[in-house]
Amino acid sequence: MAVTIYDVAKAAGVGIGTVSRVLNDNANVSAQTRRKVLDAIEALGYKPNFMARNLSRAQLRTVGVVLSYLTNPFQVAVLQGIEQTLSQAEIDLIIFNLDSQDRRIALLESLSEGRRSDGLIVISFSLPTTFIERFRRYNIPVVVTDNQDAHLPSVFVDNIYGGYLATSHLIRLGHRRIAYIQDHFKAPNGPDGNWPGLDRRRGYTKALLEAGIDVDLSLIHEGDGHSRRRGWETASALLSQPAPPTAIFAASDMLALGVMEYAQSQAIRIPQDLALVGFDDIELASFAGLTTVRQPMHQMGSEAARMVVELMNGNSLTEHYRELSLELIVRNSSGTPQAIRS
Amino acid sequence: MAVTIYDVAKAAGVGIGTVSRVLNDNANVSAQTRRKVLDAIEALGYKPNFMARNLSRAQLRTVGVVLSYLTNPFQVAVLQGIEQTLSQAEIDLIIFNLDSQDRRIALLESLSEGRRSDGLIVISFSLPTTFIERFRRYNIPVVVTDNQDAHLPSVFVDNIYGGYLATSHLIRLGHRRIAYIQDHFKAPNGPDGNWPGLDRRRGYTKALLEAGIDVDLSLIHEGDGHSRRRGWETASALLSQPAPPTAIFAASDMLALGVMEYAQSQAIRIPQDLALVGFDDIELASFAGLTTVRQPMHQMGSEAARMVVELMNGNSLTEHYRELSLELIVRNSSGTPQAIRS
DNA sequence: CTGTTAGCGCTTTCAG
DNA sequence: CTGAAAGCGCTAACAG
Repeated sequence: MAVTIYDVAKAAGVGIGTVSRVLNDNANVSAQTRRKVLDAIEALGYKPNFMARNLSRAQLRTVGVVLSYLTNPFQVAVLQGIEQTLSQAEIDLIIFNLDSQDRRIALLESLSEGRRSDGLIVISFSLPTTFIERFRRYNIPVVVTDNQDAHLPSVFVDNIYGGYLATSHLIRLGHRRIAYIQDHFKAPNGPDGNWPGLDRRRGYTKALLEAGIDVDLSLIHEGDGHSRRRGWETASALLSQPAPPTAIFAASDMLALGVMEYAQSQAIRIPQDLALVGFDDIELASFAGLTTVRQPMHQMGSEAARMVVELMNGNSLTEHYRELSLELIVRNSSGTPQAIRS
Repeated sequence: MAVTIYDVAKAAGVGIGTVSRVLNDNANVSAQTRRKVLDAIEALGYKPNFMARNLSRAQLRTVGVVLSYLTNPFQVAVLQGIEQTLSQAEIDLIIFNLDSQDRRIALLESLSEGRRSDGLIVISFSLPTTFIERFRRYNIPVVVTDNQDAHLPSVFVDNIYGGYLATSHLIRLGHRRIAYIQDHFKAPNGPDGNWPGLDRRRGYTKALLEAGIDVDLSLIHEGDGHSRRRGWETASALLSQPAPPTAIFAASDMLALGVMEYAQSQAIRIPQDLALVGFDDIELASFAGLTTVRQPMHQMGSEAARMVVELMNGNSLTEHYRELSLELIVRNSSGTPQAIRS
């Protein structure tokens, strides 16, 4: 068996309480005793046992990240931000992937029971109220990103403004027939669908109306499926309509990339024949020379992480909601190398 | 306080041992008793406590994934594969990111102590022998992916063959001045550099020699840095040489994408003016219409996961090394929509 | 300042 | 088949 705190205590000629104290930098230990203990630890090669420590402390120093698609660049970027600030705080990150719809409830179920992590960060997802309640009861903090939840601390952007930004850019360019396309419409963002997407659409509508352009429902496509493929399909449908759009605002870069592929396959030039604006600014947007609305994905993650950590430490939040800002990135379709971010 | 096994035992009128047995599907419980216990559990809303269970069992049902870049699509793809098979086995996945070189040792240090996970999967990385030794002593299995380690179970591909595949494709196309470029040369793949990269270069050399083409060292560029940017820079350097290559084999798709960007900025057409082959087949390769050598990234992850789980269960491996196969994917530079994988 | 004593909640012998 | 009891290794009062 491994060496335990008892072995150390015996070797150092002290009680286990004292050993525990030096382990946890408790002030009340004389320098001399501390030395002895430290020496014994060193000599025996003692390593504290995480599990025993966890049980005693009733916490794990672990936060779970619940995400719906590990394949989604946006979510991975947010994850990066989370990882970074969590590792600084010496907190472990455990991933809960919700790929299949049916596993969702089961996972949430098992997360709310048994305390598998001390805190939770949910990406692009909206928690059923029963679970919010349950997490609260078990006293495990949850913060939401990419979605402003009425009951949970959230980190988000102003998606209405984002949609407005993208659309008015297109309008400024002279377009009047502008399509709006969106994916992941119903799933996995909870029963009410993709809220950020709905907001982007609101911003889109707002921009159109302000410019005196009527909203043409035949130019709005919302549906589910693999983003890139959907982008391709939607572009195909849209552009073979009797009155096709001259510009498309895609609610995600992946969707926009799919549109670009379709355009390319049809020798439709972007932006000459078809203007296009995406959303997110994933790394490949700059490769593709895609004009897009940049979300501070990394920052969304780190802010969320900061918030759960605060909450886990028993502190209350200075701000329940954290809104981050959006930025329109205009590119010409030949991605300039200067656009590469390191 | 939360409801414990004692409460259940009392409510069901049995001993805690019996409750534990039904919790763990131990056979030796009468159907009747089981029912009573189950009912009590239901009635009280009892949820077993993970930490206590862990302490008793002396294991966490958790595997850690050590990776060097959460920003690297290849590594994320492997991670997806891992996540998938792990979640099927109901094992939690915790991420250890090694972004900064200096944190590497510290992390390994803390991983080998204290048992923060029951098993480890290392992606694109080679463990210092001292740590291999340590993990062995603590009896925590480690499996390596994207690298064949002399001392650890590994999942990998034949990178020499991969390099050969890519290069001979280019030769078949009539090219004789073929460059080889590679990134992440020294870091983070251990003190000996990027082994997969070295092997790809060997395959490259082999193909050239077989075709009777001399190896021109001025056409081989290896270095470190952000892949896309490096691809751009290297292409720039290579193509402004007195005797530029007519084809480039890039050891990763990201690098190749950087090359494409440079080419585009200079109005160099691919493949007409410059042939290009990448490596990995990340999702965006099909978008870019990039010919590449496909690695079964997802499978690499799932195989590795399967292996650690085996090991964690105390079983020995039927095969210490698992070699997966490579495939050349030829594309024309206008990525056809059919190439989109779902 | 420091040793001792209770647990943390569960699994696992060990007797019946 | 089942109850009782003994820890798992550590933290956290509690007396000195």
